[in-house]
Amino acid sequence: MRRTDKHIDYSEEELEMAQFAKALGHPVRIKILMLLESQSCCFTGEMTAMIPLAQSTVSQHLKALHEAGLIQGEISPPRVKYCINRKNWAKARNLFGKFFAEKRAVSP
Amino acid sequence: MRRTDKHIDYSEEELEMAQFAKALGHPVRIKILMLLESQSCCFTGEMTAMIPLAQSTVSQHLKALHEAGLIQGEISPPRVKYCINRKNWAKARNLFGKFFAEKRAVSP
DNA sequence: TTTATTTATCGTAAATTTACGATAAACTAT
DNA sequence: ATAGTTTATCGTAAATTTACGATAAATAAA
Repeated sequence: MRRTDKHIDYSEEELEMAQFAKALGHPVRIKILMLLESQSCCFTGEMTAMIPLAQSTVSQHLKALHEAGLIQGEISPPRVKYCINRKNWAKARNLFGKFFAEKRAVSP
Repeated sequence: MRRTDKHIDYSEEELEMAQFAKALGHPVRIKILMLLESQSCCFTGEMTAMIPLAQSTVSQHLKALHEAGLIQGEISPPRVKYCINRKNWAKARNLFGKFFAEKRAVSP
C-alpha cells in the first residue's frame, strides 16, 4: 500500500465510529445482527443454516463482529451461543446517534 | 475469492445499511464528514490541507463518500465544493436509528 | 496563447477482506 | 475408547481497498 508513516491524529470518536462502521459494512453481518436483535441469542449453527455461505465463512464474519465488540459468545459445548454485546451496542447507538444528529440553530 | 453463485437474499434495508456503513468504515472518511457537518460546505483543497494524505488519496475517499451518496459536489472551477447530501444523510440517520433502536417489551 | 491552480483519474503496489475446503479442537454420547 | 457434533482456525485464492506519484482536464489569470 506504499504507506508513509505520517501520523494522522484521529480522535477516539473517529476511530471508534470507523471501527463499528467497518464491522457493519457487509450485508451478511447486518443480517446476523438483525437476527440476534430479533431473537435474544443464537447458536452459530442456526445462523449457518439460514445463511447460504460456508460454515467457515460465517464463523469468520462472527469473529469480525466479535472483535468489533458488537457481539459476545458463550460456549455451551459443543456449541457457541452468540448475543448482542449490549454495552457496546449502546455505545455504537450513541456514537451514530450523535454523528447523525441534526444540527440546531447556533443561538436563540 | 472463489465465489459460489449462491444468491443470498438481502433485504433492501440490509444492503443500504451495509453500503452506508462501508463508506463510514474508515476514520478519514468519518473525519471528512464531521468537517462537512461542522462547516456547511468545503472545498477539496481545504480538506487536503487538513489531512496529511496525498491529494489523490483524499480525492479517492471523497469519491467513495460521493458514490455512497453521503456527500455531493458542486463544481466551481477550478475547485469543487462538497457538502453533505442531506437527503441521504436523513436516510442513513433513519436506518441507523432504527437499527440501534432499543427493543421494547412485547406486550403491555 | 501561455501559465498557474485545482481536482479527478490512471497506473501500480501493498494490505486487507471475503470466500472456500480441510482440519483441529472440544466436548457428548455410545 | 470410539464416534459424533459443533465450531474455530489454517491455508489459500481472488477481489477489493488504500495509498502513492504522475498526469490529464478544466478553467482563470497574465
